[in-house]
Amino acid sequence: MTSTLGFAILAVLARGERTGYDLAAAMRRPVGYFWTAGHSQIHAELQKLRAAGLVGFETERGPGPQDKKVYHLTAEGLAELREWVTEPPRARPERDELVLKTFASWLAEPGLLRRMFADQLAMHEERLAAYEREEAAIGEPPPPGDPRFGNYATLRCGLGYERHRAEWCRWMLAQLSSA
Amino acid sequence: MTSTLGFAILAVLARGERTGYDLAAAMRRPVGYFWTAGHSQIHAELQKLRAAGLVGFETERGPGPQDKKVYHLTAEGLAELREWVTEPPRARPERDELVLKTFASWLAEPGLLRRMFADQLAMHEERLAAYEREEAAIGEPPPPGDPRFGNYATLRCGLGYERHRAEWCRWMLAQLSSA
DNA sequence: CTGGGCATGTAAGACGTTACATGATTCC
DNA sequence: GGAATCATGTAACGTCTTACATGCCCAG
Repeated sequence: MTSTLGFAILAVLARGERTGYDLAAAMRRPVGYFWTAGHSQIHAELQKLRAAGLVGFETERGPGPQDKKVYHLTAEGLAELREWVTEPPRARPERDELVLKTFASWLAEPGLLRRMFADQLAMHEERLAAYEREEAAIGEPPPPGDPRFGNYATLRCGLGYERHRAEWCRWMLAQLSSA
Repeated sequence: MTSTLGFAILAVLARGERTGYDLAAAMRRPVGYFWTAGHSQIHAELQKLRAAGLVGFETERGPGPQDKKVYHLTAEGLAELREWVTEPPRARPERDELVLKTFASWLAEPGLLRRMFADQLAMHEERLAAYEREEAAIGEPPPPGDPRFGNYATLRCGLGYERHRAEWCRWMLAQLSSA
């Protein structure tokens, strides 16, 4: 019954113990590139994971009214995570607002449309440059089995995605200009 | 206050009047490639759109206990849709289960991982072949301003996406085999 | 006479976002 | 003195999925 968010949390915890706050930070970057959650969702999910025996925590006196809780994976948590990793992903419905706008683009003023796609192209090129810097910083591809392989492989996916998106935006701009 | 689903409905209605049932069918194919909704969501949204004056309907005696309602865009609906089309899309958080699994893939058994990616690759290649057949069936790219341009441009995006995904799966399989 | 397509709707629950609420410490 | 960071949680609301509920007509 563990949700995908639950597995996202387990996946971060598999790399080392964290507080809920740390997990929320990880969900922004780097996990946020493919899964996100706010801190309120994370604290609630941690309670469910603990009820299911997949994580545990030690309390420390922390800042603020409540105790600080440092969470860690349990043996059951690790086993569930391992099993989940190689199960085929459940297909989520696609939801892409830009493509939906494109579907309706025959109604739009060409000038405004061109500007929207030019802005999108600039955004993707910026991200692409940032990802390429990250890739260069890693250097040697880590071997599978190394936790850093996960980071590298997901970065590779992002790189390919941004290139595909940028290319499509350029194609759209060409279509819009030729007419 | 109109939701993205609302605009998806308006975008379909801009091509001609439809019943809620027809809209649900369109949300499966072709709109389902980039936005989806079940019929229950669609009927609820149509009531909101009508309250906002963006759509209207004529009733006909239909099968079943309720009357059949044929919806159409109002002038206000068309104006709102036109405005929305060229506004920058609100960034939705990425949620990609396969990439999340990849992030945790350093924990997995290599054989099972390879099978998962081989299955994914096969799926993307199948979709790619289907999209290529659709592309061939269209032939000449329609000009922007033609409703069919929307279909063609979104198909183009899907084609690029499937190619990128398939290539990434092949790269993953190569990484997993070399080790 | 049964199953599928046409056609509409309600309700319960899961999931996600945003805002509210508290409070110590550190840096400017 | 004020803002940012660390740290936890609740509440309200909106979106989405799934199940429930009805009932005609047509094809096999």
